[in-house]
Amino acid sequence: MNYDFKSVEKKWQDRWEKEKPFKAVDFHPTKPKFYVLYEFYNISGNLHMGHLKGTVPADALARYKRFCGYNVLFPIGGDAFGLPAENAAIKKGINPHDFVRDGMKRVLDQSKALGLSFDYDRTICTSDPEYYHWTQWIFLQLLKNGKAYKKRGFVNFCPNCQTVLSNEDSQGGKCDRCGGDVVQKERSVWYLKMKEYSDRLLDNVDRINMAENLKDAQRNWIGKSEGMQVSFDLFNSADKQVGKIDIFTTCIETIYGVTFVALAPEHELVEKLRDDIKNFAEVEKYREQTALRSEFDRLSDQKTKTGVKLEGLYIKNPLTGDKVPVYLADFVLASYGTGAAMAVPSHDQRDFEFAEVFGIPKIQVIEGDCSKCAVEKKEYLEKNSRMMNSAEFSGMPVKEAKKKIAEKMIALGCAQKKINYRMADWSFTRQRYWGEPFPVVFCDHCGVVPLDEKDLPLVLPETNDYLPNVNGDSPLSKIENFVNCKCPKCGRDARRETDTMPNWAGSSWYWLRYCDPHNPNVLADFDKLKYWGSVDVYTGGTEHITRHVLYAFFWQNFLYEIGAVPTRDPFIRKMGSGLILDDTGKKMSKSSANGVSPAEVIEKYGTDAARLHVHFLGGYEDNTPWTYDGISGITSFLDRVWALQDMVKGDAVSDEHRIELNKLIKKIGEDLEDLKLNTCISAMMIFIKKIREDGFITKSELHDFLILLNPLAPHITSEIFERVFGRDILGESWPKFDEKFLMEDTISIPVQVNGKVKRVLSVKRDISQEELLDVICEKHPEICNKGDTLKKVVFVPNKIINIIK
RNA sequence: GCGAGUGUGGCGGAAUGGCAGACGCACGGGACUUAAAAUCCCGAGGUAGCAAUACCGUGUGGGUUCGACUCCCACCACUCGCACCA
Repeated sequence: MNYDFKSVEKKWQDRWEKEKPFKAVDFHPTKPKFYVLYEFYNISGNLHMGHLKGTVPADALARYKRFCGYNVLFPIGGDAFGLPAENAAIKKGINPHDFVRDGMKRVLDQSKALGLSFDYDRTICTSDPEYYHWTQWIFLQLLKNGKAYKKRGFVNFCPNCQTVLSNEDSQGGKCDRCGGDVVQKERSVWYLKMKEYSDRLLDNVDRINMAENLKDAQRNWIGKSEGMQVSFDLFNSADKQVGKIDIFTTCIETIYGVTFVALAPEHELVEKLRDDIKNFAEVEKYREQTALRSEFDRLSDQKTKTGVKLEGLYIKNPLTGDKVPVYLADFVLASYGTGAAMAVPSHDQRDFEFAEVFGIPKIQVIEGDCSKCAVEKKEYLEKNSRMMNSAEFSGMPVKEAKKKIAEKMIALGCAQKKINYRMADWSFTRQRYWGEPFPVVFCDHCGVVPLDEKDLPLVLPETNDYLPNVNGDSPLSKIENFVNCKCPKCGRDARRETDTMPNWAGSSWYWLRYCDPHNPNVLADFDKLKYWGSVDVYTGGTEHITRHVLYAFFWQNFLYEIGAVPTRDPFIRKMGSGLILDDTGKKMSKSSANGVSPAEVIEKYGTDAARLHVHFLGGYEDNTPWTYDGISGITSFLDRVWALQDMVKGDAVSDEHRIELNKLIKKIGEDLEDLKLNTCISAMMIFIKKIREDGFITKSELHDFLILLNPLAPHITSEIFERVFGRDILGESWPKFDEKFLMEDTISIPVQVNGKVKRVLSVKRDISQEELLDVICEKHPEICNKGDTLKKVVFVPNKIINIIK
């Protein structure tokens, strides 16, 4: 009887839909909880085979843990607000509301067709008012606790998407969403004080169980750097002190070599001191030019440094008293440190290049050859070179001088120890329609006024005029009955904030909502949050993992500190899955139109085959090229599994299979914990091969085998189980293995001579070295004979023997 | 430039100090069939040999070890992340 996957898979999917056996139970009286999370679906397209890389292992783990007696929470939802969905909707000419509603239904149907055992009753969607009610609530708490602020300044702006972007969204000077060049624009935008959380985020990174390379990427992103903050007195041409310039440096040892100070073009002092800057017109022109240049341009011609001298201003080196000129230079970033840097051309390559262009003198203060390029800190610290031209520090090894100079400057009161972070505050504003409205109004009398919590959610008004605005304001600014409102505090006329939140907002707390997804009164019931606790295993792609996980840490830390949630850590273990690549080696994705649809594979080969095939292609973390090649190996494996029904003989576990079965139970359990599905499948194929050689399987063996395979191939195993045992496999428990049946009585042991394998002997387990040598002498005199003098014998019991002659 | 990772048959990949190439695909041979498909069985890293077997073999070169795909050092290639971060 052939296996008809179509009718079998449909039957079980219908039953699961109707009977909901995968519902997670709040406060289960006996079972311990286990929380498996797969990342949000991005509602901008269909699922493709790449999605199976993350969903199927998570599903297998959830099913496995249920058999092990856990009360498993395995939910799903959609990330629907934000640029990806909005741009996709615009491209198709569909209103985002309709686009997202249809998209959500589509991915859920596709999930069910993949046999994914989500608790669909807990499904959430970030653009539903009942969900973003609580995104807005969290923003209000951030605002009330001083963690959100609005500030005017130069920000990343994408002219193509007509919106402000965060640093994270504009890496390398390119817009993360459209790939276009990002420019600097002056705007008033919302920021979240993420920088303040840097050290807490580093602690989170240390605690989470995650691949080291991903952790490194996060530490790198936070970019903790220890150094000194130095205050330089600033003078005008009349030698009158007009202010101070604070700079951050990690190389205080080069202070005697400072020949200029460089400010970021956006530095606030320029505006403040316009009367003292003699070439202000020229300076102003430079600032305009740099703002218009995209960041990509600025990065691409790193070789030719640009800048402008601030004529009429100078600073004094606090140790030497030397007058030092001040420049604006766009290699100095406004967002890092103080937006100003002391420049030492002899010992910093960027300063060197800038000095070459502007004819600025160089003072060498550490030994080495600085004639062609700078001798930088990596080199001089490694060699611990000696100081020069540095007053009393000359001749001192640089490491010692670094300490001594710091002490002296601290004593003089012109410097202090300082820790800096690369990570900036999170720019939390987009000028687009499709996002969470800010629950905030601007009142001429009261200033920024948060909405009352009882007035949440502030619903995003429906409109057909949702395209990005050419003037860079949000489309919401055109909806008058939304913009105009009364101040909640004084009742006078006020205006609403018309920017919306970035798409990262909704995904920065969603795992919490799954614990209590429909609660209208709080973001989630505290006791339920306590019950489900941290996510035990979180799967998904690695594409935006650095940012997403840091945002998640940030929000959960904040919520924990205000007492809204009971745990500081959102996730215990995060496992990043690899990609499925197309035949040109590119990532399979919804945007590049190279996605192979799961429906196509399911139609031809069935869901179970699709699930197995994707994971037989390669390991969980590996990028694997998509191919149909080899899928016949999977389908014939499933056919052989189906055929087991006709091979049942006897009840108890047979002596022939006892060891294989015990080994298999151990192997599958261990591999599932680590999501190593490829080796699971291979082990099961080997087991089936053994069964077929012997020509029978007992009822008890079939029982256990079907449970082992069920997490990966849930449909076929459910069907066979029901046919043979007359009940639902979901009620069974994970089989146990017995340590004493893991080893055969007879083992094969390689015999090496001088480290090379010469023979493989079949001997009884736990054989001693002497006994084994006797066997070798008797059976293989060409290897050694009794009485031979052997230089050395290395014997590892039950593993190997190596005879050194 | 900085950081991390990867490199194994014709292909996807196993093995993390102890028989390299498990498992699967493709390939070759055979059985069944009028025939084909499907199914089943057998073979297979390379070189030499009828064979037993020998030698070579996990990017390259060195090292540690009785023993190295595995650990260490250097180099090459590719991939990813960050990138004027003071």
